[in-house]
Amino acid sequence: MDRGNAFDPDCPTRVVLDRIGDKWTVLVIGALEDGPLRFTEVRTRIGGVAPKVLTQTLRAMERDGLLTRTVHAQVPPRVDYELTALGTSLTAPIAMLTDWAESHLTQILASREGYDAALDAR
Amino acid sequence: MDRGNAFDPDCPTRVVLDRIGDKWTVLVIGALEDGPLRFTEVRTRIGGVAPKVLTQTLRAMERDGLLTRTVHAQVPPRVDYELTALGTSLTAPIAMLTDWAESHLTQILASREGYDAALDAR
DNA sequence: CGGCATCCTCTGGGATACTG
DNA sequence: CAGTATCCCAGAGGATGCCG
Repeated sequence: MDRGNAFDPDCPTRVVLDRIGDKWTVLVIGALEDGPLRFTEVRTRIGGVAPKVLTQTLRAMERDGLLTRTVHAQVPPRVDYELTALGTSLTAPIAMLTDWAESHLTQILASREGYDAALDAR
Repeated sequence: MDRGNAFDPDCPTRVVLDRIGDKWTVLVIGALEDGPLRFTEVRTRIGGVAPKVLTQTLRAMERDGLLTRTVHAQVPPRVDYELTALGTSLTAPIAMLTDWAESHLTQILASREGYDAALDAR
C-alpha cells in the first residue's frame, strides 16, 4: 500500500489530516452537528476562541466545502454556518477517533507516567 | 454529548488529535505496520524527515505507548522500533480517516477551486 | 548507526482594538 | 453582530554538524 507523500499537498490523507489536526476544526464540527449556528453562537459554544482564529477556521472549512456560510442582508448582520453533507460525513471518522481516544486514554496516560518516571529515575 | 475541552490536555480527543495531527506520526505508523524497522529504515521509508524530527516523533510515540524502542548492544548500534498492540489498534481509526480522505478528496479539491475562483473574480 | 546539540525560520494561534 | 486590522509569541519543524 502506498503510504502517501507528506509533501504532496494533494495527498488525500495530508489534506484531511491537516484539517483534523487543526486545533479548532473538530470542535466546530461538533458544535454544528446539531444544526446551523451564528458566528457568536459557535464562538460561545466552543469557548476560548479568538474571533480572528475562528474566522480563519470557518473560512478554511468553507473553502473545503465542509460548511456553508450564509449572510442574511439585515441589520444587525446575521451569518449562519451550517455543515454540508460533506462536513456531516466527516463526523463518522471523527467519531471513530474519539471513541478510540476515550477507550485508550487510560493506557496512554499510564504509559506516559511510566515513561516520565523512568526518566526522572535517571 | 460533551464536545470536550480543547484546553484540557487530558481531554481524550485532544490527546489523540495532537498526535494524529502531527505531521509524521501517521506516516510512522504506516511504515511500521508491516513489522519492526530500524531508525534509518523508518527514515528512508518515509523520506524527507530530518533525523531530529523523526527522533522527536518516535520518542513521543514511545512515551504514549504506541511503539517500543529496543536498543541492541552491538557495534554499530542497532535500534528497532515496533508498534505495540496499542499502536496497532490505532491503525483502524486511521484507516477510516484515510478511506474518507481518498473517497472525498475530489469533492474537497473541487470546492477549493470554486472558492478560489470566486475570490479571483472579485 | 543513531542520535544529540545548535541555530534558524515560519506560522498557527492568540490578545487587543477598531469598524461596516 | 460579525468580523477585520495589528501586533505578538511560542513552538513545531527543519538544516547542519558533531559524536559515542
